Amino acid sequence: MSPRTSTQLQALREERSMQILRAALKVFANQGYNGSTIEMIAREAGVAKGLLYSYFESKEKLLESLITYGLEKASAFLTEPPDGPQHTKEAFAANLRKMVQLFREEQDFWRLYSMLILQPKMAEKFKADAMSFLETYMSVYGSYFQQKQSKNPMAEAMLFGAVLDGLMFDLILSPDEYPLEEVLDMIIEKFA
Amino acid sequence: MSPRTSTQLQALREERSMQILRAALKVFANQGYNGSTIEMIAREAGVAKGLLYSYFESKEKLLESLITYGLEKASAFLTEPPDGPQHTKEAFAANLRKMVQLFREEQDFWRLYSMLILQPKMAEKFKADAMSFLETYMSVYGSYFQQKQSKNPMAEAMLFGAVLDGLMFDLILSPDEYPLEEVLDMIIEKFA
Amino acid sequence: MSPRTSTQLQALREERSMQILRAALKVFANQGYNGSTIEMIAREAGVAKGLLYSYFESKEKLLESLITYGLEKASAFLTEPPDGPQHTKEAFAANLRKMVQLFREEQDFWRLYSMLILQPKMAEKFKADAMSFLETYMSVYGSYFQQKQSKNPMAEAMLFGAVLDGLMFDLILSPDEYPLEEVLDMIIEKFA
Amino acid sequence: MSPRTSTQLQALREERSMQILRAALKVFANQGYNGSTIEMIAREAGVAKGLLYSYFESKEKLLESLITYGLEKASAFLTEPPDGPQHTKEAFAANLRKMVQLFREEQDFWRLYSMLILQPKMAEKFKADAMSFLETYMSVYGSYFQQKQSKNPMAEAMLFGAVLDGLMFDLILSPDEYPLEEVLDMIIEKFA
DNA sequence: TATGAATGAGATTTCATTCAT
DNA sequence: AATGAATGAAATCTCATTCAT
Repeated sequence: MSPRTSTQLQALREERSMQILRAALKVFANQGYNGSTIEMIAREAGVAKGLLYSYFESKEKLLESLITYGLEKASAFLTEPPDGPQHTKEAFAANLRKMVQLFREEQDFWRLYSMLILQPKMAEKFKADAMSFLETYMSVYGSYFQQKQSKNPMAEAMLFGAVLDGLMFDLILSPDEYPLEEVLDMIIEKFA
Repeated sequence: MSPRTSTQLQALREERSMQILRAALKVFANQGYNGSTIEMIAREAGVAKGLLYSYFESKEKLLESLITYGLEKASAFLTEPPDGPQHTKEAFAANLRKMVQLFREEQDFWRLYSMLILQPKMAEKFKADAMSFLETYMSVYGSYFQQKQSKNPMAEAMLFGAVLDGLMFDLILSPDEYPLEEVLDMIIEKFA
Repeated sequence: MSPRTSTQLQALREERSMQILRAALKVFANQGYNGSTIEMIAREAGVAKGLLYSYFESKEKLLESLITYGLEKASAFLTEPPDGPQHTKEAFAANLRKMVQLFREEQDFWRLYSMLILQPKMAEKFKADAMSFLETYMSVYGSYFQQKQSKNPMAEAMLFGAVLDGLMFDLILSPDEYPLEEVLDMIIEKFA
Repeated sequence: MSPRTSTQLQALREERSMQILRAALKVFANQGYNGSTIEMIAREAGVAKGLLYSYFESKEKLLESLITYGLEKASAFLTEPPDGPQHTKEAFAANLRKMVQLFREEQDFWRLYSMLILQPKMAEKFKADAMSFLETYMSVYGSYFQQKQSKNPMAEAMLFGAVLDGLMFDLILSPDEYPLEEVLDMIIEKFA
């Protein structure tokens, strides 16, 4: 057999790396960072313990990569240019559903992320990434409430943020029974 | 000297027990359950490691006691009979502020509780207590939305729940800068 | 009330001391020395942990007292002057039964003693006491086999010692079902 | 370099496992189960503490493995088919010497085993293994005494068992000075 | 690159002993 | 004398990380 080209090797590394990240996300989200062991992650990824260390320096760095990667992906998702006119009720509704979809596709990530930022010690590590994501989020959503004749656009924007966070939280706790559609309609009715 | 009476002893144990629970709450809330050590808790409580085991069977049981105690306290708080007429805008506002006060007084507890229920493995342990608290919460808030001429009382109640959860979440993340009063007014405007 | 006389106090101490020794024997015999805790012994004796230390310097000293006391009692039992003529078959049988009775009355003690001398580290502690007891035992039994026309009195004495030890061992293991009488008859038939 | 093959791995684990069992036997036999520490065993085996837990779940399970393994080995030894005719005086003598050899080769094991079955709590754990060994032992020795014109074959068998147990006990206590040959001759004279 | 045995620091837990009451 | 809360050294056990193969 001919030796693999460096491009093939690169692709292989990339794939293995993702495999490990996926496994780590699943395990961290279910057991918490400190409750997870390298052993669990390796088993979930279907590789040997030692191999993790050829892809990630340490358990801590693995977590950091995971969060950075997840937030970047989410930012990219958020900043995909929307099609059609903005600032209409329809655009608001479409954006809202997009947010929910973003969350549903990456539930484990958001669960893990929520757990982490609730711990001051952990939160610190991700302050930079979190701030950067928050800015994206704000630039996407902030302007909307400035267009409406709200008595207090700033407060309404904060409240809407709380609605999204609370919705996410409640969806994590009961993903199956939650009456999502009806609640979304109610949000649109109250905020759009 | 003569030994302490059993009354003295009981009071001593009660006091120590609370002292340890307070310390554990602080440490668990800041480091997470798995990131906390018995050593940290003992140091925070100002007692020797070994003493914790004379009051609580294990680290795990200590956590369980903490959560059970906290939820019971919160339930008691919620069910204190309100004064004045109910189902008015004013009563709604008063209740809302009471909820926020409850949360602010026990921020560490709610932070810890939130972290825990995000982890399936942990959540299971507290299912019974959590359900019992949820029922109290629902019986207090559920009826309100049945009185209003809401198109969908059920969805509105769920949404209001998400608002409370999201507000709590955001208050944990930035307790000092949060424009709480303005957001509360906005909530009252939209939901009362 | 008049203060207790020093004689009364003395008697009280004596009684308490015995109470603790009895408890310690029971616990040590059932859990082994290292598997027993001061707490267990105190509970069994019906007194507080701290009190043990006003009667015995340490757990180790308590064990030593126990063994010394037990061996002394056994020596005293052995050297009680037998009534009637010695060196007859009947005397042999009587002595044998007396040995068995001695053992049965203090089963826990012999169980503990056996456990201890099987461990070199423990055995050392009791070497002096054990030797002293062995001498008593030998002086009582040694002469018997010198009277009989045994090919090898010394070996027969050793073998008889093994019989007694093995009998004790087997009686510990199945105290209820053991066909003691039949085995004793067999011993008498073979050795008397 | 390439990783070890699973055959190599298995051999390695087998070897290490035996190494740890040997070390554990030595330490347990000398200090007693509760008087032994994992540290002592690891040091004796020449490996790190943590490694023991990769081979045995817990200290307790290590003990259980040790006993099970030892009794199985002894059973195998006992049931090796004897050569030559049975039920003769010579066969009896040969068997007796075989028993003694079995014991001498595994003195530490029998010392440990004796210590353990004297403690009810420990004995329970090994009841199954102990019974199974006892049956083997009985099937090997039981038949002998049914052949002889003994007044009471059952009692004689029990007594012979006690002789073996007592001999073992006494050999543990003074392995070097014991006049084994003379005592064995005496046993053969009395029982064969 | 890939494996999993091996390490040892550090976590949880136990318990003999002390001591204030 | 008697109590049992409190201590802390030492035990058991865990797990991130290293390393020989």
